[in-house]
Amino acid sequence: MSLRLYDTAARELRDFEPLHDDRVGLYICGLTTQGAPHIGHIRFAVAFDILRRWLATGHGYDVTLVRNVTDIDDKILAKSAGAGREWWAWSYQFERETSEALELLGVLPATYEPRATGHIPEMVELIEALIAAGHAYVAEDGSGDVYFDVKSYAAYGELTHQRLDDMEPAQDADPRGKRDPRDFALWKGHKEGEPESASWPTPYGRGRPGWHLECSAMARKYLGDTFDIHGGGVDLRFPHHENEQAQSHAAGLGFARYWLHNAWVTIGGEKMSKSLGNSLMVSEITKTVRPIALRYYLSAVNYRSTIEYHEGSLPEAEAAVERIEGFLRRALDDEQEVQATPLPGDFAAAMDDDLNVSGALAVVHETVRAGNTALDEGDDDEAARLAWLVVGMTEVLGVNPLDPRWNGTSSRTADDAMSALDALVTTRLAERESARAARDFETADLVRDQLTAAGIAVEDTASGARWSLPRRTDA
RNA sequence: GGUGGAGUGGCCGAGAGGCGAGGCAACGGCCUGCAAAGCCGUGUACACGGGUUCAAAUCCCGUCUCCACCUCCA
Repeated sequence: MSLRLYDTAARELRDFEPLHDDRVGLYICGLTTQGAPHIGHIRFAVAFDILRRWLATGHGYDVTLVRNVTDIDDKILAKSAGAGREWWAWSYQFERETSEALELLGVLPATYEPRATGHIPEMVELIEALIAAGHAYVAEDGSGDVYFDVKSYAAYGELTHQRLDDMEPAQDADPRGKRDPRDFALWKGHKEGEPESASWPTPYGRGRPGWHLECSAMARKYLGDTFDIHGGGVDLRFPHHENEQAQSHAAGLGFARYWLHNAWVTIGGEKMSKSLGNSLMVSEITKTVRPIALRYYLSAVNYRSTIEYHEGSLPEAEAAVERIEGFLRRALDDEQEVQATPLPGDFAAAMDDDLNVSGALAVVHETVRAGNTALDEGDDDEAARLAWLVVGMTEVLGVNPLDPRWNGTSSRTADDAMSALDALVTTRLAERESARAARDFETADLVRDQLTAAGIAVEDTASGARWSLPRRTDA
């Protein structure tokens, strides 16, 4: 069965056929490093991380994932100036915070993360080609700006299926030296008052990149003139991706063969914005919600569907994760060797259907239920077999509870503390067990109550009592 | 004005002509000394109005509502 993906350009599901048999080039528009990431910002990374894992695990492709960092733009300059900081320090701070957030959520590292500011020569090369081809011009007002000439390129608008005549001219655009208000900047001449460090020498004078050019230049450098998949958030379709495609095609490059766009996380029906305050910042949420649960929450819906955030969403995700986790802990011994098993056909079919994660998770939960039933019936071999299926499936989705990455701070101190705690709790549980054997349930319950009060959950199983540190509910 | 997307049970969400995906919550049962966890059961859902059909949440026509993008937003 082949993978089908919804291609925004074609407006339909298309069978995915890579340019090369065994490898896939994937370019994802990352974040502009203007501020700290909230959960809406990181959805794209989780969504495309699942695509990347499925391409690799489900289809055996060697995936090259390039995720750009646009580390210079108007807002970075404005915000850093407002804060009295250097623009590059500002940008780098949020680049680091974003990387930390992605790592926390188990997003696999990109093959490479090129920064816009490191690719000025590649951009100039592209500008030269566009000017030579008659698709770009240096502004006649002496500003040093270079614009893409939308009227010179008949296919302009093809990605988002818009006709130039139907487009509203930008109301806030600064016409300056544009021939047409809809022309967009490839290069911006250095302006009075902007830091000298935010400009680079070019044949047109000192200046800095326009917004879209970096992606065309960097995708080409690392993935080639034509590559497989370009992804990003829906809002980037226009103008960002339309302009990327226009300038790359106009320069004679094949560019992306498939366009994928992820939908928003909304709150109260509205797009989550940067002005929401801190409550939905990744760094805040993960203080009370485990990263695996946050990832599950962001993964559980097809990437093209809007996720409406509401209070209770995250605890719900946590409960679902615990159900999976509880089964795996019961069915598998800690010491067991990892067993690779083929993934269930229903799971693969769902994933191949434009990454239908909801459908794939249904298979996961059905497998968990079957596994729990096997445990109830004492069929440990069957339970273990099903558990390995669950491990394999959740690994593809990046929500495998047994993945060591979720252990968080696996520092030596923390390990030692857990081991010490285990010794103490085990002693108390032995006490409780003797009391129970003597049918002294008052003492037995007292021990359990004390442990519960200390935040330790006790469960009796056929093979004796077990303890765990459940999620915090005081959030 | 142009271009896309969406309306499914208490909630979140798949599906796409005929058997009620799955999760969360609730209720009942089993198990348990009691719990917890788990398992079993309980729902008469598809925005509205027409139509096609033996059969429509699914197809057709019309209507309503919501969201996004239209030049520096994931």
